[in-house]
Amino acid sequence: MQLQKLTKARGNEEKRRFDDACGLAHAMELLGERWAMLVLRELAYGSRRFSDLKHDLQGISANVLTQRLTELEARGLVRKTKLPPPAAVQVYEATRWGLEAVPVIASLGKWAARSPLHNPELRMSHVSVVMSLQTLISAERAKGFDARVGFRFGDTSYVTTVHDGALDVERRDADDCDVTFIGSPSEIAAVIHGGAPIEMIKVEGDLELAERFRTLFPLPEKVAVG
Amino acid sequence: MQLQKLTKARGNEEKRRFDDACGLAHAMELLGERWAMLVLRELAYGSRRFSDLKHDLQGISANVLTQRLTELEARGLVRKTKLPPPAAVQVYEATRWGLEAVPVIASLGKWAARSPLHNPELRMSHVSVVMSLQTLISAERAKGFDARVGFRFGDTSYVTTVHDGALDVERRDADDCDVTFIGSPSEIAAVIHGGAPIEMIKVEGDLELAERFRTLFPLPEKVAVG
DNA sequence: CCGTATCCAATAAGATACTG
DNA sequence: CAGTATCTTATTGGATACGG
Repeated sequence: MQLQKLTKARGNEEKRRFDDACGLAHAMELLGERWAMLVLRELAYGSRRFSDLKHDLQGISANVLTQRLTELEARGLVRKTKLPPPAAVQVYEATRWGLEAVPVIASLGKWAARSPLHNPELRMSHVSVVMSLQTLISAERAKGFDARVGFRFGDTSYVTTVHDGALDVERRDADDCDVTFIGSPSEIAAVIHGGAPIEMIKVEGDLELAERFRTLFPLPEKVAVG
Repeated sequence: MQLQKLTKARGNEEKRRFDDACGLAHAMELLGERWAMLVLRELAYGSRRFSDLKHDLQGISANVLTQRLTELEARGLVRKTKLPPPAAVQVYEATRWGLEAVPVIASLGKWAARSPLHNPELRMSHVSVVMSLQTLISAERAKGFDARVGFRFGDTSYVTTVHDGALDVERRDADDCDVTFIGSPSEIAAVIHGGAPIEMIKVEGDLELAERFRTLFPLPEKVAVG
């Protein structure tokens, strides 16, 4: 009771804390605000500029994005840097430690995708599509599969490398791939995860490889209602 | 623009969605509200009643707890049940699927504990102490260690079993243990994680075993500022 | 174009008192 | 004990205007 008074007296400096030494409570102080984990997700494969983030996190407003980035920076998860000239634009990137949270939040996503309430029809950012591949790849099915698979989403491309049952991701031009998927994130997700006909998207390169590639990502089973 | 209007028109039925097919976004819809993950954490080792939760989640208000439990129930993570007679009290328990999120949020806690901003001096619930042991145990250090270690926090006890480098937890009377730690959650955490003198707490049983036990849980390294 | 700052309305959270 | 009801405060999101 006195504590609450104190907190209030301190103004909005140390406002809403959990006052709990549990790591999870601290995680919520670091990443618990609305949008925070999604911002971090967007930085998983390299730095991005403000307008990219604003565009890909459809629905976030500029002021909220500014606030999340500022907080994440103050907490050591994100760094604000300038790209080297001649670009010299300002970008945000995840710190090494911030990046270490990415596999954990990806697992959270994998867990949540099993919810009966989950609607995979909604739009996705390209980062989430690529991350879903990295998260859902079946080591068993991908055993012996060795290939470089590219993705072109408008003007952003990714190169993924399947090797040793895992999938590695880089954001860069996909011009040296065995096969490249071209389409919107939702279309590509529908083809790979939803079993939609592959003709829905454009595929450049080894079409047979593309067909095999898209069997490597079994969707986790939905949970029963009870 | 039309979407926002629509959402508003629908009233408070489908208010603040991320409208993102990404699993992580859905995870935030399931567990993203303040306190939600901590409520789930409290249910990790078995059912609890409203007042237990309210007591252990120090700082939560009754109406917020009610709301979180109602939401978690509607989303399939939590179930409201009645204990069999003669107790016949109402309790909340995590569903099987809800429990599957626990290791993930525990990893999130492990990650967050490395933050320079983390303050381990604050109070902890008994669940968080026991969960920290389960999360931080070093398989390497615990190799060959086989013991049943009890914890008594006031009137709540846990029995942990170290076997094959892992730690199993049950919430029940700790009367059949090789050694039992007795104290407050913070004191026990200080002794096991903080290297505080073991005399700070009470230990019943094999004291030498207790000394070895507390070396099994190396704290993850703090991150550097940059 | 890349943000930041400010203002406003709608929600969510918190404190407290109260009921079955 | 297990919540509701009510009131106050804090946070959110959207719009818009502003600075580099």
